Amino acid sequence: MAYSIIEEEDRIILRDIGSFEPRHIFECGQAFRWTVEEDKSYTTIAYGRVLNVKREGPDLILKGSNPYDFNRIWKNYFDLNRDYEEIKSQLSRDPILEEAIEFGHGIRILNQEPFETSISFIISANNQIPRIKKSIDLISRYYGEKIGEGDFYSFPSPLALSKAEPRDLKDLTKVGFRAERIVETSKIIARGDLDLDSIYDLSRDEGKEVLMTLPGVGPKVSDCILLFAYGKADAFPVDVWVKRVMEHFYLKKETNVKLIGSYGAEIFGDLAGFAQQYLFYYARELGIGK
DNA sequence: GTCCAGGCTTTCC
DNA sequence: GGAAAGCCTGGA
Repeated sequence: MAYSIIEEEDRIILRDIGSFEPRHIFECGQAFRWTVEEDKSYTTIAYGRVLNVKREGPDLILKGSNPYDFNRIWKNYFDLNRDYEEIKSQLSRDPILEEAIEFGHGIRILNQEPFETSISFIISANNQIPRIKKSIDLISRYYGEKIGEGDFYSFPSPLALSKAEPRDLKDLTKVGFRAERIVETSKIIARGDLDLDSIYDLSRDEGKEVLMTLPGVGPKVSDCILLFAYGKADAFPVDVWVKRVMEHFYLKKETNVKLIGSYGAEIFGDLAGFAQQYLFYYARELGIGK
């Protein structure tokens, strides 16, 4: 909150950025298009732009941005209007979360593009993170557009992806049985039968009901989209890791996914999404409950 | 209406 | 060879 903006020739410096650790943010499983560079900086393609981010001491360096883009895109993308110190102090009253937050202290929940996020989490079903990343990269290469001088491709539009043949999509991008779901969902959105922009104004429950009409989008994937694209912080996606960590620390027995979801909503309330992400990262990195 | 089993592509560990 | 940020279908 207290950061100040310094503009230089080809970069922007956010001085005293506070709670912002690139490794935690980009490797906690919420985003699949950030790649780590040799100098420990991270590069992504989003909103039709290539952006590189590096933490240097108390500062954050953004390369490939300008003040206009920063205010219009990245400020919200990085959730910089949210006070994470306050969130962490509230959640840390729970000793288990205190531990998970200490581990993933620099996590922020990104506000990503709804269409890309929807397709990404359709791909995530019964899948592994390295392979999800590979498929999304291949989809961008085959169906997106080249950006700038380097080897960078934007994620395709709904229209572009709606024109893919499921068989080709499967063969080219290794999405397996998810190919039909991806193309069908893209068609629904390209036709305008479902307006992704309208979901910003809906509650979590309302948004969930709408998103779950899309093929490949069930209870877990819809919560991921609501949390990682729309900033619905009360969403609580329950995947295998959250199931494990919740059973391990809170419930002490085999519990079905639906019950874990309602339990999380009950004890974490409006901060459930943040709690989920700290717990997920903690559990997956440490292999808790496995 | 709810709950559960089985199937699904392909890769990673 | 089992598991993987699950969803869909069909049957009880």
